[in-house]
Amino acid sequence: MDKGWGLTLASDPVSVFSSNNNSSSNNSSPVSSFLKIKRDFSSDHNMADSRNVHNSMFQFPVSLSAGKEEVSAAASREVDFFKEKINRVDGHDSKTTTVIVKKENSLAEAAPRSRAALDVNTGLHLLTANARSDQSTVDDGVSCEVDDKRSKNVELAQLQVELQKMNSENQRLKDMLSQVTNNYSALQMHFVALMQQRNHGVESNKEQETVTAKSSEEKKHEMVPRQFMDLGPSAETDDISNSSSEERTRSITPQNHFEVASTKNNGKLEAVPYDQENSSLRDGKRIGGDESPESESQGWNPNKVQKLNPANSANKAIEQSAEATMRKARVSVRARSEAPMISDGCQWRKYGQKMAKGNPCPRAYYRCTMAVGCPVRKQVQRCAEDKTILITTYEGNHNHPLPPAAMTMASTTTAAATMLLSGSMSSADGMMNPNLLARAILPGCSSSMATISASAPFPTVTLDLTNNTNPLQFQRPPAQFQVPFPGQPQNFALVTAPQLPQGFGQALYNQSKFSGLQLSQDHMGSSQLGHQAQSQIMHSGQQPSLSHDTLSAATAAITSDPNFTAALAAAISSIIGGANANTTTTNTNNNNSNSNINATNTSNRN
DNA sequence: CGATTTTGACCCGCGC
DNA sequence: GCGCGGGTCAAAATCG
Repeated sequence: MDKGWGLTLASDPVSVFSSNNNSSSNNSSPVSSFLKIKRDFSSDHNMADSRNVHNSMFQFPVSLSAGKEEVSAAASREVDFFKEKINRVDGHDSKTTTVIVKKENSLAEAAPRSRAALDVNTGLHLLTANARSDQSTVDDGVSCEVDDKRSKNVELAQLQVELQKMNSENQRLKDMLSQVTNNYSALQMHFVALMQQRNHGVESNKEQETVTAKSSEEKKHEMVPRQFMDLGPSAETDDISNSSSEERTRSITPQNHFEVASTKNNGKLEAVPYDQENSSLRDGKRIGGDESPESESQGWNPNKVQKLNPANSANKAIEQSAEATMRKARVSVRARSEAPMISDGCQWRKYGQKMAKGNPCPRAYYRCTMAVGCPVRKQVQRCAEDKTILITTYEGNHNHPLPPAAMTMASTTTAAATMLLSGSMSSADGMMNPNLLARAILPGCSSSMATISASAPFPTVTLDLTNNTNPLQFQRPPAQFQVPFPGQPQNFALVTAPQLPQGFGQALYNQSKFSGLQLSQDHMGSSQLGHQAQSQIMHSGQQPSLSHDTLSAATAAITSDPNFTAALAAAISSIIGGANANTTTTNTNNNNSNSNINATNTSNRN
C-alpha cells in the first residue's frame, strides 16, 4: 500500500476532496487541485522536501505514531490471514510476478492517460503543432523532417518527464490527503477529549482529590478515562458541595452524583456514586450504578442509566434521554465468518460469556483495550439459525485516538449512535426516523433500505453482510445495493483502499483486494456492473496497480478464505463510516448477493 | 510475570 | 415477591 490516493473515508475533511472521487473519471481537474494543495501544505508545514511527505507529514499533536504501531500490531494480529492467504496463493499460483509486473506497468499505463489529460491542459498546443509539423515534413523535405523529429522527440521526452513528475507528485499529494484526513479525525477526537477535559478539569481534579484513597492503579483505570471520555453529561459534574449549582449552570447533567471514595466492609475501596438524593450505600458488591470505570459508558447497561436520579428538569430529561439513547445505540454487523471475531482494527478483551436464551452458541462480551477505560464494548455471538453467521454488536464511542483501520468502524458506530440520537431528539416518541438513518449512513440509498422497530429497547443499526437466504432478512433484488450509486465506482474498496495511507492498516488494504476480487468475479461472470466498475476505475486513473489479472489472481485466494466475509464486514463498515463523505459502497456478499443494511432491533433477531 | 481468557457468582430490570 | 434473562465482575486458570 505504498500508493496513497487522495480519497479517504473520513467525514469532514474528505468532503472537500470527495469531489475528486466523484469526478474521478475526469483526470484533468484533480491534478491542478492537488498541485494547489501541495503548495499550501508545503508552505504551512515546512514540507519543502516533498520526498519525505510519506513519512513525516503533518505532525499533529496527536500521538498518531502509536496509533500506527497499533495499526500494524492489530493488523498483523487480526488481519494477517489475508497476508497469509495471499502469500500462500502467491507461492501456489505464482501470480506474484504478475502483480509486480502489473504494478510496474501501471506506471507506464498511467502515463498515457495522464498525458491525455495533460494534452487537454497544456500539451494540446504542442502536440497539435507537432502533428501539423509532422504533416508538413512529409511535404517539405528530409532535413526539415530530421530536425522536426528531433525537436519533437525532445519535447516528447520533456513532456513525459513532466508527466512522470506530475504523476508522482499527484500520488504524493493524494497520499498526503489521506494522511491529513486521518490525522484530522484523530485530532478531532483528541480535541474533543481535551475540551471535555478542560471543561471538567476542576471536577476531575476534585475527583482525583477525593479518590486519593484509591490505589494508583485504580486511579489509572478510573480517573484517567473519566477525564478523557465521557460523552459529557455523566462527567459534567459540578462542585460536590454544591449540587444545586449544577441545576443552575448546567442543566444537561443527567446524573447528580459524584464518585467518592468509600471503604467497603471488606476494606476494598470503590468509587460509589454520590447522589444528593441517594447517597446511601447498598449492601453487596454493587453500589448504585456508577461504580466502575465504565461508569461513563454505563450506557452499555442502560438499566443503570435509567435508574439514575429521576429528579431533573424537563430539559435535563431531554438531555438525559438523548444521552441514554446515544449510549444505548448499537451497531450490529452480521457476517459469515468461521473466525471467532471479525477484525475491526481495535484491541478487545473478553470479559464475559453468557449463554443467551434461544441460542445454543454462547455470547461473548468484549471491551476495547486500546485505551484505559474506553467505553466501547461489543458482543459477539453466532446466529442461532445459521452458525456461520457471526453477529457482532458494537456500542459506545471510543475515548481515544484510533488507528485508521479501527477508526472506520468506530466512525460507523459513532455515526449510527448520532443518528439514533438525532432521531430520538427529533421525534416525539423518542425513536429515530429510519429514513434519516438510512440516508445518513448510506446516502443515495432509498429509505426502504433501513428500518427500525419502534419498540426497540436498544436501537440498533444492523449491517447485514450475509446473503438473503436467512429467512429473517429482508429480501431484496441482488443488485439493489449497487443501484443507488449510478455513476460512481461500484467497488468502493478498490477505489478507496489505495487512497489510504500506509497507516490505514493491512485490513482495508487486503480487504480492498478481495473487494476487487468481488468485482473481478462480477466481471468474469459477465456482469456488466463489474465491467463497468472496473472500467470506471481504470478511467479514473486511481487504481493503476490492480489489473484484471491481479484481481483474478487474488480472487481464488481471498474468496476461499473463511474469514473473507469477516474482513469484508470491517471493510463495509469502514466505508459506511465514511459514507457521510459521499463515499460509495458496493456488493458485499460472499455469493454475489446483495448487502443489506437494516436499522432494526436486535431483539428481533436474538 | 503480565496479559488474557474462563467461569461462576452477582446485580438488576422486567414480567408474571 | 419471585423467577428469568441480560449484563458485569472478579478470582482462577491459561497463555505468551
